[in-house]
Amino acid sequence: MNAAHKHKANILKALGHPIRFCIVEGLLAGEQNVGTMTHCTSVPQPTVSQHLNVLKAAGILKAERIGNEMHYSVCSAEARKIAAALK
Amino acid sequence: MNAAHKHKANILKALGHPIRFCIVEGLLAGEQNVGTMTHCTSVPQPTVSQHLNVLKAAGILKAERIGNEMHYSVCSAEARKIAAALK
DNA sequence: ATAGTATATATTAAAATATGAATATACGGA
DNA sequence: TCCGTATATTCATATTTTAATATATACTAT
Repeated sequence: MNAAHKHKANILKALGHPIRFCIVEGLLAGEQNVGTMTHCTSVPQPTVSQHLNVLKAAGILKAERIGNEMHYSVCSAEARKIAAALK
Repeated sequence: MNAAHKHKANILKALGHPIRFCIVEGLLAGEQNVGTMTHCTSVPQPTVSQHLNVLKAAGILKAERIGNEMHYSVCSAEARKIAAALK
């Protein structure tokens, strides 16, 4: 059980929550702002924000502010591969 | 966020722990008995057993007793794909 | 029957995570 | 500057996970 294991497990753990996995799939399909995710996941906006933070902390997402909105995107190749593997 | 999401998230969650991920990688590489896993992960045997239970409950492993030993193997195609994606 | 090896279960304490409500901040436009 | 919209943060609490220890079970060989 080395550092590589821990890194991979961290990514899996971050993705291992229904709301977060849903968010990532949505982002890979093109959605980008928090309002849309809130609808799509049907949880309150603050909850979405918290899960976005978890994903960001795990290095899976990056955020960019564009005017009033935040645009999130998946920046982890590993996360992309995992999502693809589960298609 | 539908049932499919929840199912996939469950598998990811089960794999999202360093010890469990290590166990699954080891099994995919050929190891099969608990003693070996205990060495490889360097945690006490009861801890390994508990993690094996989590993986079994998630439908990732199946167990078969052969004489004195238990032989575990990965029975989830999804888990195999995820591990392959992280190679 | 007994001893030894392999694995599982139970219990519990500590740590991590999730949930929900309330509030705060950032930005664009009137 | 003030308002409305979009998003983030804070905080308290509930729940879940994790790890450790001790103990129990299953099987083999003697």
